Amino acid sequence: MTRKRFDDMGCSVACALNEVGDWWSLLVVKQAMLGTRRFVDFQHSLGIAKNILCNRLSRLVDNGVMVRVDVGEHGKRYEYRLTDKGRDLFTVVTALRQWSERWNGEKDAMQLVDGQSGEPLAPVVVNNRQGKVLTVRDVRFVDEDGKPWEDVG
Amino acid sequence: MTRKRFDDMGCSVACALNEVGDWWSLLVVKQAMLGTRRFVDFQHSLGIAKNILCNRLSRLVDNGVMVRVDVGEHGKRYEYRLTDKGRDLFTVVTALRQWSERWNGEKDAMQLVDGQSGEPLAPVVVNNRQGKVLTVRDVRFVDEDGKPWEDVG
DNA sequence: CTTATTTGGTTTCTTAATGCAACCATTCTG
DNA sequence: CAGAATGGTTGCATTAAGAAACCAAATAAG
Repeated sequence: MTRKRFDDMGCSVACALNEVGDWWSLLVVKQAMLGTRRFVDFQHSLGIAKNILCNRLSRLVDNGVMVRVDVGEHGKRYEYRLTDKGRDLFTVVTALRQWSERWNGEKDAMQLVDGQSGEPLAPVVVNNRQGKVLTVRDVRFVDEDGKPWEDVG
Repeated sequence: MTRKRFDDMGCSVACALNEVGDWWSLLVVKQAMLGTRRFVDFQHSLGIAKNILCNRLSRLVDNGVMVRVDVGEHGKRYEYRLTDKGRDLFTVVTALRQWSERWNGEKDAMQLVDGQSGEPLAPVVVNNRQGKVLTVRDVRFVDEDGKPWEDVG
């Protein structure tokens, strides 16, 4: 009676959620994007229980989202850093942040700005190859052969 | 000893995850984007337990992501449809889908294409206002006054 | 050298979430 | 009327989450 697995549903979204779909994982990744690297810093900034943080970090490392680096200098010091795969979640985290700000109001004291200009970022959007913005109504879901996707109900 | 709440952490990402951050919610939203509207269709296509689906749909409705519509014709028939807020998650879901395909391989029989041209979509990216693509290394986190964000550890 | 203290955990216990199956009321279908 | 479909609810077993205590290694303080 274990938790449902999402990595064998033949859906890439489900597969992604299998790795970062729990309550904490994306927050750990977001915090890492803010520069946090040490166990205790994650713990304090997120207010997460130590055993849960331990479990989440292990899973993120197992899934290649983060790496555990022994910063050997004086013994038992580790850093948890994002991998390329982890940094690539920047789009997801930013889209989520913007969605929340758009619909739940500006509840975040922190702003995300362009490092060069200091200006706010552009909204994250879905584009076609010509750069036209697409909504969910402008796309089709097709199978390998290009046939319309059947909702198997 | 209730579950940690994420909506009072002063973080918009946390706030978003409070609404759609569990294992199932985003999958329900994704399925709705595929056109699924009926309770049983969600149940069968996702393989989710009925009580969990019931709970997730209620929560999505409570949070304004979906609406429950009584399609009155013949009695007890409802449809669950995305609201504008729900449809706006398209960016998040698409970014997540692309991330998974990029790093976990093409495990999805379903393709997402431009409805007009039938071509694959462009990768979802974060842009600054001039349209330049930004990575997490190209942005700064600042407070309301524009001062660098202090990681409060 | 001895005694904290920091770091990064593990263990234990309680509560919450998840999954499965059974049940139920209403409404169509035969 | 009998049976099936829809949209649930309830009960029970298992797993995950949260709080706090404990722990080992190394470092810093005195």
